[in-house]
Amino acid sequence: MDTIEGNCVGPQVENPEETTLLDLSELFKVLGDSTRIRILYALFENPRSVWQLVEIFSISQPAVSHHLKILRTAKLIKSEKRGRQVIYSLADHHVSEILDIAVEHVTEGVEQ
Amino acid sequence: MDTIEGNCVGPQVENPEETTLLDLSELFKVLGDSTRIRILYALFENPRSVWQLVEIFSISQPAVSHHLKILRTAKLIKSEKRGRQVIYSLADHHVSEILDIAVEHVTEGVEQ
DNA sequence: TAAACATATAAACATATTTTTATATATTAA
DNA sequence: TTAATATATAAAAATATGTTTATATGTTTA
Repeated sequence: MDTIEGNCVGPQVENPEETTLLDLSELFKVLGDSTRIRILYALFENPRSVWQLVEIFSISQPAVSHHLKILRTAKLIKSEKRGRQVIYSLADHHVSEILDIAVEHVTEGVEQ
Repeated sequence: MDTIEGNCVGPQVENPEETTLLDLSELFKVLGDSTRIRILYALFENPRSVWQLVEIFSISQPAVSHHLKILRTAKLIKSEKRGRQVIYSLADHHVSEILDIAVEHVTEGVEQ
């Protein structure tokens, strides 16, 4: 099941390859957790240490570390060791772009 | 936990409200499944009936219906009854925009 | 109206994911 | 070097999600 069907000529969107497709759903899976979204918005404001994030949200430190690892594996955030702290920050601009459009979708509703 | 912290002045992204935040992660949760992504790309090409989608993918009809319901609840697709068939198609432009940027992210990798 | 077709819903099962508790690793300060 | 601090990892429990099988609903055609 590499291409979806014979005629792959969408209006503006090209059918991605199988690998891309899996990476894509994987990326959205990563974004599909409210705690991780919260973490991303917190990091929009400032780079923060793990403990700062633990203080902001009401979940355990291992849970925060777990989510940070998932976000880092997805290349959405990056980390930098400073002393015994690890400071996390956003990795690139795609994150905010995706979030912006997604916010539009969920707030505006569907116009058309 | 309505705002994430005191100073909410991100570079370009505003902290969304709690409701928006949950809707947001819900939306991504919907997109975080490879079958549903496949369905969306199939619908980019053409509106299709349930059975057409069943033929394209190798999962059962109830599974397809299940995914279609989830996509419809998220307002990503819409349905139209034509005879005894139900034709599904994309709901709005946000979908393709989000997918485009996401594809950029997973293919380009992180530049910066 | 009965049979066939297209889709939806329900229940059951299998698998994944998130969270906590407990513990390990690494770094700094005493 | 020992104690304290910051983070990561492992194991276990709870919850959520996706898939199938079985069945129901609704529409068309014979």
